[in-house]
Amino acid sequence: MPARLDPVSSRRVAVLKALGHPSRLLITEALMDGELCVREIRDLVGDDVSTVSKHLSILRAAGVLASEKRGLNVFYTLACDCFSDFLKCVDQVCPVPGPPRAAGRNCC
Amino acid sequence: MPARLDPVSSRRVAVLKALGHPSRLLITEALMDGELCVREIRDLVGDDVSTVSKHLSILRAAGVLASEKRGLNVFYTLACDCFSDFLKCVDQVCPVPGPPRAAGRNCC
DNA sequence: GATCTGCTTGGTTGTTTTGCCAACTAACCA
DNA sequence: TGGTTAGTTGGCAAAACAACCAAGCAGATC
Repeated sequence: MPARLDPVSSRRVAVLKALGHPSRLLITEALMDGELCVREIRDLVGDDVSTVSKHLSILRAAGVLASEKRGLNVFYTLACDCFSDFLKCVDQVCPVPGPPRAAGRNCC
Repeated sequence: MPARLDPVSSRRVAVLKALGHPSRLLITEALMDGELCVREIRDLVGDDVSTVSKHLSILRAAGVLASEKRGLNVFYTLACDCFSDFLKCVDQVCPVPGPPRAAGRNCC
């Protein structure tokens, strides 16, 4: 992709790409109910711990999650309280799963 | 990823994944200023026309874009007027590009 | 200190994605 | 009817990604 993105758009891509994976979105949605340690997250998604750990590092690098070590455990939380609003915005982009309307528009 | 996603989350993943690519986000941002035909989009991103066409079909399949053929040209538009709000939501998820704060939280 | 637990990192393999070229289709024009 | 322009689709090679296993590392416990 020859075109260069400005820093703001690059950051957007990082966030969107981080969340554009089933396991990572599942993790992030689960953290809306409160912090979880890696083991709990592993039980949630069912992947190997190493795989989960890599997903978490991607989400943390994108700024979506924050982590804190307490004792032997590492607890992950949403880095931003506005994540539920964010999901509503995602749903608004194309909320209708049914057949597309005549003009090809699915929302708004 | 053994865990299954519900339909709503699957749709979210499709949208997020579609937008989580530099060229595709660039295209979508450009369409906020109004419709563009494929040739104009190609000039914008600098890729081969076939590559651009595939990006556009991904965005259309995700419900982000709508297309309309007029004469020889195919014009693409945002399928949803709320896309600028969506981008604001993305930026709010982690708006601070600088060094992370003490607690690891970057926003809110 | 030795060991155990919880997590991360390195390495490898298999899958998916990306981007180009070539071929094809559709609409317009001469 | 033949040619031209605008897009899409198929195919392929390179790159990126995902998921596993194994090894390493930091705290806790004995």
